[in-house]
Amino acid sequence: MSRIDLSLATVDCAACPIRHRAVCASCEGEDLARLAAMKSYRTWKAGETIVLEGQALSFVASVVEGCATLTRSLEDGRMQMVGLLMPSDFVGRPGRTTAPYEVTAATKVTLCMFDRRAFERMMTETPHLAGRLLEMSLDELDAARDWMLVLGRKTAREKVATLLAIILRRAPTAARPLRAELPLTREAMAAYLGLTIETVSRQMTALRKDGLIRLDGARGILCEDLAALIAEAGDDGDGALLT
Amino acid sequence: MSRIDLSLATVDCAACPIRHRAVCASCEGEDLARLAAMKSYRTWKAGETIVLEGQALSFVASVVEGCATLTRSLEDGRMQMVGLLMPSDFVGRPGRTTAPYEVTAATKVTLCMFDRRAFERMMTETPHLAGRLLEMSLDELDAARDWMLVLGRKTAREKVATLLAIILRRAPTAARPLRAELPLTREAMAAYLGLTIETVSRQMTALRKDGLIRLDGARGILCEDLAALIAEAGDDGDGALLT
DNA sequence: CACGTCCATTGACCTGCATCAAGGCGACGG
DNA sequence: CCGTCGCCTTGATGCAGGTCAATGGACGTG
Repeated sequence: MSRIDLSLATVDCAACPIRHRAVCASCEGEDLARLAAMKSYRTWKAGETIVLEGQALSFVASVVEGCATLTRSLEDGRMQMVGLLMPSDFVGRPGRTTAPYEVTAATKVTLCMFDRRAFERMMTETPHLAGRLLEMSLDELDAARDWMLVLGRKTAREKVATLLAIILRRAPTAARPLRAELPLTREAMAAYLGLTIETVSRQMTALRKDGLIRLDGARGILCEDLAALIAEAGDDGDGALLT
Repeated sequence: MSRIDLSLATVDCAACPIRHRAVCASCEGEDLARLAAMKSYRTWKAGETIVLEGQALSFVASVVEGCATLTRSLEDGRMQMVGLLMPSDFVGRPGRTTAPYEVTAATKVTLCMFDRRAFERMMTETPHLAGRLLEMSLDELDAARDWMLVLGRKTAREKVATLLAIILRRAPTAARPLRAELPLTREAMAAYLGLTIETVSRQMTALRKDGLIRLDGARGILCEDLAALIAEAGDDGDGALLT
């Protein structure tokens, strides 16, 4: 999901510094100004649909705040999450007119949006922008492929441990115990992991009873020993968890 | 996996016309010549490893002939295929130095290779090349996300039907019955689908007994009614199968 | 021809997760 | 204060697919 080093996000644009770095890490003054000139903001409440599957998509955007999900569905309603967008992640596809999956707000979420056509025009005139987007797409591709391994081969316990570890790794402070607030409901976690709500819940309590995590309400999680949790995730030495 | 319309592959390069269209659909004379000047070929036998997981990757390439797989593994040996490369597909990642997954020849396979550094240099000088690679990456991303749905939510029967349908859709002739030679062993099919060999085998015979396919040896498959097979795959109206 | 290797098939059995069903708990409104 | 709604947890049960094991066919080799 094309995560950007937020420590770089020190750009001279008060409104959404993160986004500008994310879209165009090497943009200089004038390009940055042009990007800034054509942006607009919009906010959705948790649970609202941002784009329907198959719908025409007239904008590209990046997440300023909150958390959004990408999902695809089978005709009988079974649903799989295929992407999780966090602040600084990019939404939309230059050169594509329709959305191949549904975009939904997981929490209250704010996007910084650009008209797709205008953005594409700028891409042709600003060569390194395409290179930057390519890099971000490759990051997303890596993340998608890591998730294919999770979905295809991990047990329920490993799946849940994997997701918790990923979220805990982003914890705002490094002090032990690590603490994070889950941006996802059990339903969203299940959609992400290819499980049911019940199985997610059972594995959460199992991890708690085994002393690997503690729960603080339904959404707060605490972890004394992240390495132990990562060991439960069954990853090889190379996995996304360790990068 | 960035499939290219092969009907466009009428380019004035005798050795590997497909590849040039694939890498740079809009390249004109001079650019094409520069690409051609720095290429080299290499062939692997079925089963050989092309690149190890985590290994430095000094080239980018495209598949001229045959079939290669991308796989990722857990530490205990469980393995998941995360990509299947067919002729005209692109391998390698401009801007990345190491391979995040293992690349293996599924059949005898020939790659047309470029030194990665030289290719990257050319990218900076040939703006539309980055745009083209972005488009290909987005195709791969779509394919990966479709597979996440397959891995996370489909039953074994649906998974096998999905894979067979994808392969039959590429059948060289449209005459009924459709006929295709599987480029994959049962083991590779299982790796792709997140199943075991035995389950793949059982579902193949179940589909045969239900009259949806016929088998011709271990690798040949025949299908009178592709629509019926696609119905078994459980896809929504939007799926990759119907495009 | 006998033998070994590789790949696929089939059967018997078991287990991990889905399914179905019943509460629990906190937030919010009347 | 109570009722209700959304979200989560827990229990009981069943089955899809994994695991273990045996067999068979295709092919190459001594």
